[in-house]
Amino acid sequence: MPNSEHVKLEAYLKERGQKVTKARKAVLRAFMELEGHVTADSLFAAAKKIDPGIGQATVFRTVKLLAEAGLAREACQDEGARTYEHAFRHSHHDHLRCERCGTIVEFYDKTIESAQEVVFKQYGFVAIGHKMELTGLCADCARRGI
Amino acid sequence: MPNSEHVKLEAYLKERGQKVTKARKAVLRAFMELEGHVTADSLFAAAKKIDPGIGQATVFRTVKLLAEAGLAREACQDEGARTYEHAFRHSHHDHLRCERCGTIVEFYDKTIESAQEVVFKQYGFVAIGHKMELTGLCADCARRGI
DNA sequence: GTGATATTGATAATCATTCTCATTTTGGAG
DNA sequence: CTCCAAAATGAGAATGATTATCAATATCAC
Ligand SMILES: [Zn+2]
Ligand SMILES: [Zn+2]
Ligand SMILES: [Zn+2]
Ligand SMILES: [Zn+2]
Repeated sequence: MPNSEHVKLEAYLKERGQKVTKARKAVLRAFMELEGHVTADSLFAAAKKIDPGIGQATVFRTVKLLAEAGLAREACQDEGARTYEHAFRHSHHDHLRCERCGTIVEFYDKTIESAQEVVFKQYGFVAIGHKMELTGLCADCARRGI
Repeated sequence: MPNSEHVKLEAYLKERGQKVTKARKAVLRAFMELEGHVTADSLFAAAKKIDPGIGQATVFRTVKLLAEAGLAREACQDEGARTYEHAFRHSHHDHLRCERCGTIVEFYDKTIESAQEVVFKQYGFVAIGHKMELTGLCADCARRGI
């Protein structure tokens, strides 16, 4: 039962003369089953449940491949391990992070997005993308005091 | 000739019962002499010219201290080594980075800054700060083609 | 099926940063 | 100024995420 993510990955691979392998299919399946912001490590754990023999290096390689194929996207991140999130049918957004409890809220702000376009133009840049993370204290943590 | 940066650092240290040391003074001096976005490594090199015996760990510790004291600030960074920039008398701004040549342009956009405040309020967050980096191709790189 | 080629998984290597700890500095009290 | 507890230092080891290496294996166009 090939779903559209697998179709998209296979199309991407074929187009570049790359191979559709057991490991890649397992990583994609694991990735699609996870939600939110996923580290290579949690993806490794999930992928091992599907294909116990899979190697860590392969997971690192494959999640990067998923990003190139437009199925995953790096989530803005300050410290520690890199995180990825679904990019297919999960449109662009930015993040609001609570410094106390780590809660992450996704948001999309039209005003900011269009102001960014203006900045690109102002400096003669051709836009590729952006990363923005707002940090603060969520309502709960603020109420509980610092 | 104590300048205001040294005064500020010493005040910060005294207030917290910490000591004003040769190494800390050397790192601050080196930092003030450098411009733009500084890595711990380049700061280490610069500090060694002032105090040849200084250790790398001390530079890492001290630049972090400078950030706490409000003299340095982390510059938004995707890969590789963390970078710091002057925070004292160098007001807040965000960055525009060319993916081809690495050029970094600093900018400040009032519209974005105030829209961020609105987002914080919308989600009930108490604002602490933000990191934003726009990536694209600078005029030169865009002209030369990809 | 065959073979050229891409991929894999185990392992070692990298590299920025942090930790450890014995030794040295600092700064306030006397 | 001297003494000393506390803080800081520097050398080197440790960490932890990510990459590189490479012999063995899997894939796929023919
Ligand atoms: Zn919170
Ligand atoms: Zn997200
Ligand atoms: Zn450029
Ligand atoms: Zn800057």
